[in-house]
Amino acid sequence: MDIIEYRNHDRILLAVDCIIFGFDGRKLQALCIKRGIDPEKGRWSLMGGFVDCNEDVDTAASRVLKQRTGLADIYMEQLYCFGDVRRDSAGRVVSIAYFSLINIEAYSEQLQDNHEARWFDLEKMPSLIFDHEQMVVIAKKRLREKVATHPIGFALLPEKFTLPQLQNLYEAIYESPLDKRNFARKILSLGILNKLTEKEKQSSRKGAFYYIFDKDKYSALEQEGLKFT
Amino acid sequence: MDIIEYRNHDRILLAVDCIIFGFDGRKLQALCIKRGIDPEKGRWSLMGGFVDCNEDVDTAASRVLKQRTGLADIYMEQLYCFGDVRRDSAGRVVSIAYFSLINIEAYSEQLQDNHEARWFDLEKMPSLIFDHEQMVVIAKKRLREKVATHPIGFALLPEKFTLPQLQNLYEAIYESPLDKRNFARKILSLGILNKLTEKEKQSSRKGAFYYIFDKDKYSALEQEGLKFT
DNA sequence: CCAAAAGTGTTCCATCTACACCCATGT
DNA sequence: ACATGGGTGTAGATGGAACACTTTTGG
Repeated sequence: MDIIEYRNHDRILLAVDCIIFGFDGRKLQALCIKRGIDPEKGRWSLMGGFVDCNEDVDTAASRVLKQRTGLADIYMEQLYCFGDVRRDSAGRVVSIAYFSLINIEAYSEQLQDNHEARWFDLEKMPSLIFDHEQMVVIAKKRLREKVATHPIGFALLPEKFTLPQLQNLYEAIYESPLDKRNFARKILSLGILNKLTEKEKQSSRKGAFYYIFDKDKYSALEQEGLKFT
Repeated sequence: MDIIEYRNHDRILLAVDCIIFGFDGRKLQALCIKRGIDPEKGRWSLMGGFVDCNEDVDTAASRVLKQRTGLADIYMEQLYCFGDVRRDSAGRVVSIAYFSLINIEAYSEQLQDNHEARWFDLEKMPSLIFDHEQMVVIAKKRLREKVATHPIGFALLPEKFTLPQLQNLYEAIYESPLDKRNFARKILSLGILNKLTEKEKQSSRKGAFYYIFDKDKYSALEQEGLKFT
């Protein structure tokens, strides 16, 4: 199948690893899995798997995520290629890392029955295999950069969310507190949130109004490029 | 060598492709090469080559650049992994794209004798093989983002450069004109340029003072993160 | 009535933008 | 002397940061 000029080159195992971020309302979390194969069997790891010869790398990332967690149709973005010779102790494996954002509650059932997967608070992560800790560091950095200019953070929240919840999310991502008046003004001034009449009443006596993200209004603005926080 | 769990997975040809940006004082350029192998032999291409099993992907990128252009020790940064099944018409090849910044004049000798490589104005690029045009688009975007917060643009200029030259560079990268008073104020206020007493006299009667980039002063500031333009 | 979280405006300061004239010099 | 590109300052607008009190309601 391959033509002659390609024949004499090395072929390499290609993997994908997914950093899956979740948000529990207070802290950012990452989903880890107990590794089922040697080497390092039994240690914590990101969701990983190998890329097949006849599938796109992006497709492989989605497939691996689905196989390991049951999750499908979630936000995924390529992060970085990790290609050091010795990154995997058992052989040459180049890994393309992806990161995903999901709403923990909406997917908690799929995850429950499943696959030794567990959420860890980002500040209390276990030791991970290979270079997976480095992947998490880079993913956190990328998430911070991305969320400042794109409305991807909403993927971490339920469809209906309150301003305090949204602010908690940004505070968790930036790891620093925000002024609620400035935050509300800035985020509402973008005009991409729709206020509902319904209130969330669990977390306070007074209750906080729900909002939903208006994808259409955002798309209209998207062209000129915008600032979030 | 590989342990049993890794044996049954596909191995894939892994390539690197480099987008090399240069600046001639007026326009941004990219270095292209006439492809020497089939398929698509004779068409214009980015600098590419295969990753060996026993070399880091980053190392492969440097090696390929060196082999194809004679250039070494230049700014290089991983861009993106292109992994669609059909991106290469002759077989499954996943490519890790890198971009580089060089000062055209400083390397013109190495390039001259060499390798059918040629500079193209970014606005007059030839048709490129495979997905290489997409790589260039993404590289331009990344360059714009990166240059706004990191002093990598200096890699495109001679060691000594004038403010008008620097401004021309930013205008070329952003594809839009800048006000020279505002530009000078902002860039000088960062305190990372050292003014020389010498002037550049080719491009004007009056002459423009040379500056050099002060890497130490920049490193000191780097922590807090800074804005360029 | 009290505790706990939601909601809401204003002032100040820093930064960005727009804008025009004089300077130095080679021909 | 004049043409060419280099160098400089200011005023107005904009956006971000700091800051405190009132509202609601369940217990």
